[in-house]
Amino acid sequence: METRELRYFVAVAEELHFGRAAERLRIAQPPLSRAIQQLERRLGARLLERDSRGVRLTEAGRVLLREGRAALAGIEAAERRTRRAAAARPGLVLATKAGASSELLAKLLAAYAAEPDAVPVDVLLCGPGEQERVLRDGRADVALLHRPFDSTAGLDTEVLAEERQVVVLPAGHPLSGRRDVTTAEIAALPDLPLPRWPDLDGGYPDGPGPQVRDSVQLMQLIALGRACAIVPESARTHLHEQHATVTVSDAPTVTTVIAWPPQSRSPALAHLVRTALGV
Amino acid sequence: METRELRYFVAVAEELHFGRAAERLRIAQPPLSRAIQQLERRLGARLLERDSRGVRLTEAGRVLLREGRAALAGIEAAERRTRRAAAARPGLVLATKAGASSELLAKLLAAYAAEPDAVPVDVLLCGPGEQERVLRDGRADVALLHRPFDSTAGLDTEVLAEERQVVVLPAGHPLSGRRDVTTAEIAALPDLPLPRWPDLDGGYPDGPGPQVRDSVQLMQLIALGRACAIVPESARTHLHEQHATVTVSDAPTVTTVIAWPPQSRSPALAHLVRTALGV
DNA sequence: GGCGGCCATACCGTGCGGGTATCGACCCTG
DNA sequence: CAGGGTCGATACCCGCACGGTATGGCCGCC
Repeated sequence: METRELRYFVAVAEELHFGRAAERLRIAQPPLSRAIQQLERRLGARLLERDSRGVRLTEAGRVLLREGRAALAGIEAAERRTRRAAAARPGLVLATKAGASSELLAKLLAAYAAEPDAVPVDVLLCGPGEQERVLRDGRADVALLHRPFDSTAGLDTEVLAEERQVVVLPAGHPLSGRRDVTTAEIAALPDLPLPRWPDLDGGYPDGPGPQVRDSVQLMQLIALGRACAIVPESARTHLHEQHATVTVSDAPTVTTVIAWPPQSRSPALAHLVRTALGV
Repeated sequence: METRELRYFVAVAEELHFGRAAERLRIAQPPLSRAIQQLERRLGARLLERDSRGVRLTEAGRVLLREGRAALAGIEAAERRTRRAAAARPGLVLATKAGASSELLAKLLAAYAAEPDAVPVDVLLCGPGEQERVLRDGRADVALLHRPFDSTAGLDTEVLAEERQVVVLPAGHPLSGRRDVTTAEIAALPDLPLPRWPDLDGGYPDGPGPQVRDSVQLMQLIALGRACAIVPESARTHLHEQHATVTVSDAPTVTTVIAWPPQSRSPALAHLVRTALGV
């Protein structure tokens, strides 16, 4: 199977429309139809059900869409990593969620930079859930992830830190004097709803709570008494005097891990991971 | 990057010889030279150092060899899984090491087969270290692995069982009456050396100890008083009265896990894993 | 110095990927 | 029910890129 065929199939499977897929691929529709037919013939499997009502995926098509996307990401990763290995300054790219674990990250970067024969490390700031993708497609070599929020499926990891979560409240809120609170108590504050974050596609889920796009917005809303938020306790460094924090007793602990794609253990990467474990 | 180019590069990188690689690919040598040059141009990276002394990999070439192999395996996996999903009887393929965890496996298969809407499960017996590969390239959907012997890097896993290891001795051996022994004591038995297993490429490592190819051979050698072996305690079911076993106190415990490629969680696979956790 | 091994270059044919035009099936809609 | 619109498939043509053969250039070796 050639990557061209796979790209074509993925485009059609995503659009469920030959014309639009062809446009996206910048080719005409007939060659696309032929390519898909040829792919189906070669695989000996029907991938798409076409009739007058449109195009639908068969079971085999769903499998190929899932597996094919992963395979294409693997190809792109190979390409990008090769380019980077050949670059004049072949450093490491570390992906991290914007704003999270900033203290740990700073310590890690400082410790690693102080090591003998450390390579330059670029930091790539990602939106939520984006890290796994940039790691898989070769834009990054290593990432800081936060379980249980980020999935570490298919990655090699080492645990760097564990921490409790705290609720961020407006300063002076009645609960702010407490030693700890429960998620049920937080949910029972109708005037301080938890915010809604955008999906991967940019839309917002339904429900109450203000829509926020970044943590600056969120912190402002909290200071204004319009929302509250549950965050790892290390995020306290971003707060100021208009905020109060209280430990949430029954929220899951957050584990910060350093993660990298399996079997891509270059010497520099191994060195960085070793340093991270010593911090 | 097209898979054709990648296959060509991997062939040259493995052979380190354009002529032999071309032969392996069943094309003439000049088109192969051209294809590699074109790939290097497109990547903007020198992959191979050619001079009169032969062909060597550059750093970028090493990266592309490693990543490219994985990417090609991903493509093949997508292809195989699609074919299987389209097959008349789309079942699951479970890979396991020949002879290991047979009891657990039997229970798992029975329990799953008894479930409502279970799909057929084929068992694929693998040599040591082979399971990870068949899982990656799509010949199997799920595998039973044994840590710390098998690597689970880049796979999703759930733990099914943990067990101690025992040493298998000829019946009547002086140590056979003991409650437990240490690895040091076993190593100090010069007339009962540990056997040598073949590498992935079929050769044997140097050293003392008889060469064995399967566990039947090994068990016979032990019964004859020519070897001993350290195995998980569940392997006791394969033994007969000519063998004795003693717990090895300082051998690592063996963890049997069920493993599958990440993000390939079909409903049937999820069902099988759920069943396995209940056994 | 001639020879052989090995990769690169030159040059040629052809098959395949892509383009345009058109068909055929189906669904609206007036 | 006729006519137009939508969408995928088919027919046909063209150009190029891939693969083949022949040969060159470089180097090491006998």
